Amino acid sequence: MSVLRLALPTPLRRLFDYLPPEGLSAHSMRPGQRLRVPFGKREMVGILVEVSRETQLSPAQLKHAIEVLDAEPLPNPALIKLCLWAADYYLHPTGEVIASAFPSALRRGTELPEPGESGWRLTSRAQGLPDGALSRSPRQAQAIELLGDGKAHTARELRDAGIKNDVMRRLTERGWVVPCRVESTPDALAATSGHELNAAQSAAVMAINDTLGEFHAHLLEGVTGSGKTEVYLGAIAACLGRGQQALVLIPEIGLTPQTLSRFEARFKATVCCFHSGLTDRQRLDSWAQAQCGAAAIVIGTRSAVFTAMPRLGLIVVDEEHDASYKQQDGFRYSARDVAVKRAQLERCPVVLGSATPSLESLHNAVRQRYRHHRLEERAGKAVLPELQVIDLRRKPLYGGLSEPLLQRARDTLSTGSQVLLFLNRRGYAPALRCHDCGWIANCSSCDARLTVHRARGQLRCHHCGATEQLPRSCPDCHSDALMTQGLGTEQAEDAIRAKLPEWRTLRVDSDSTRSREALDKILHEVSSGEPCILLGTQMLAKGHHFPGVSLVGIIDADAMLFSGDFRGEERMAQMLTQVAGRAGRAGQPGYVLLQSHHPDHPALQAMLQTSYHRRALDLLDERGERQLPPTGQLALLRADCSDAAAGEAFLTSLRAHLMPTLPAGVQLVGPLPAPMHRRAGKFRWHLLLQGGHRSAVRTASALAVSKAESLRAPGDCKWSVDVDPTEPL
DNA sequence: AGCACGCCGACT
DNA sequence: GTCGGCGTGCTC
Repeated sequence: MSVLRLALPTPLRRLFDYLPPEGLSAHSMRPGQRLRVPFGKREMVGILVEVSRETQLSPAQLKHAIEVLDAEPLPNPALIKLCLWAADYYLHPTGEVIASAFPSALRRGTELPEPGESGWRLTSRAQGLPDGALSRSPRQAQAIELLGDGKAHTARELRDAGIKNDVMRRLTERGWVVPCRVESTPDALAATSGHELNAAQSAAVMAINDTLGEFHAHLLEGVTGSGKTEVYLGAIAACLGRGQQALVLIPEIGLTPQTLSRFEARFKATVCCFHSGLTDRQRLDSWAQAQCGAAAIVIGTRSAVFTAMPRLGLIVVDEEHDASYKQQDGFRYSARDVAVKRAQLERCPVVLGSATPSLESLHNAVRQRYRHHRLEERAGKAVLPELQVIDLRRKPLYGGLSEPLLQRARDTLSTGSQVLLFLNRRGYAPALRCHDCGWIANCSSCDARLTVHRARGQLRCHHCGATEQLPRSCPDCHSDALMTQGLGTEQAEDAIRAKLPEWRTLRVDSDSTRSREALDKILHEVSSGEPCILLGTQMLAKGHHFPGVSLVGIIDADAMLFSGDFRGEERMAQMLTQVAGRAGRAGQPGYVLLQSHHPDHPALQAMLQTSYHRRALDLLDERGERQLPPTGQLALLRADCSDAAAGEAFLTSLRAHLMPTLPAGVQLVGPLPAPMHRRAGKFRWHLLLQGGHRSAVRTASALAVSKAESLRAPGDCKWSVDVDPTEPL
């Protein structure tokens, strides 16, 4: 008797067997179809993973599924395989992994929409509407007018014209319009030809295109401004030319609209974009477009790596070193690594692009598992900027800025260029202290200082989001001698305005650019080319192009110097190189000034004397000697509890259970308190599994997970695994 | 995770 | 006498 093996959205790490719905044969069903099933006292939507001849359960334990929801499987077999691989590799419940590959509406059991976007068209009743019939409701009249061309229009087009949903609802009630699907026009032929490629670019494009139709990983290492995007576009054009779809992953940044328009302008094809700003409905429509093959190109952040695409022919991971590809809660996967696995399962090439490749990818390139393409020439005549350190010791500072930096900024601005100042700390100051008694404003639920946000009159915790009123006097000794400590962008902005009043200062951080419009407005202003000072956090270092900038100042290079994590220097080198890359794009040479109290620090000196590439190779050697990733393998067991000692006790007991069967070559480290021991009211503990061989660490982690499951964790103690952790340890 | 069952305190 | 606290047990 055959049973259906389903993945259900529960945290239970197993699949569930069901009988087919009454009257249906199990063999008429295929993996990837959704079914509604009874589960305990409630109903759930599950995904069929396999039809199996055997089951461990007695017939009495098996229930019938209620109904089959899809005539055809939604994801193709390769995508189901990918989810099963990810569940196994990341030791995460299969049901939750598969659930993350579907938009929420489909998880709830909604029918897959017809291809196309949801939109509206006129009914025949509305055709003969007399002129002026709607003179009292101009919006409705406008909608009728717009639809009067006889074509259907998408809800998006109508919204762009300023017509809201309730207007359309009113018109529907009157029987003048009906909802319909608007077909997009998939035309996979390149609309506009790209720029002329230089030798290195065309060599890379040709090498990638040579591997279309088979699995190959390509590392595209191109200095900022070397035109990596043109290489992606060249490869995508060839992929679309073969009638296949392309998947492009980008980091979680605000540049989604720019990227989207660049792709849409180049290809006259349907481009679907997945980012956090979509409504559930838009997400569902886009997903359906990708799933049926109508979308030629899918662009999205991390989770888009699981988008169902029937004819996937190429995957691009842009800025592959970016930390946002790793999900840091729940299902802790790396979208970059999943992308490589997906390419392998789909038998297509994957391109990992970055100016500052992760050591993981560099390691694979060095070992020739990935093909390595380097673009060392910047487009146009641009040259890479020159780096210099400003020794801050004994120098007077004005809001964190030294006179040499201010002077260079003045010089640069007066020649008509723009200046970018980087400070990776938002708010006014990272701490508030009482000068009389020494009190410091701490977060009540984290081991962290509260950040002063003076403009809003608040103290805020950047770790749990707690806010409180900025006190006027010390809560302990009632003295009013409160003083801020340290420097944030808000304060730096004041100082710059005071010191360089002749020029515009534009601050870019997540506080000043709450809305998309605010950021767009600033970026638009910068693109005018007028001399101005751009001050901001890492938002500035990600993706945006500022051709008018010829001086970059790193206000606090020391902030990244003492991270304590083994990845600290890699991250610092990436960030500095990325920020530096914003300068000197348009023919004029750029300069980067790093302010530091430790100008002789080896990590800083290394940055000045060698390229990112050279430095990364050296760091890679060091990792090898210490059995750290990417040479060695890590997995982390976390325990988060409100009780201070419960997490440690749980991990200690887990460790004891694990020791007797621990594979050779795996070391257990801990339990140790996590770097920020208390966060959002929870005490966090780590048990680290480390080893030189992937398979041994994998075996040990799987063992640890099954022990953790059988060991009952006390009270509100939550445990989780993190395979290939990237957060500081 | 949900959602049950189950056995002990302050309320109409 | 009951409403409800959250301990622990199960879900094909």
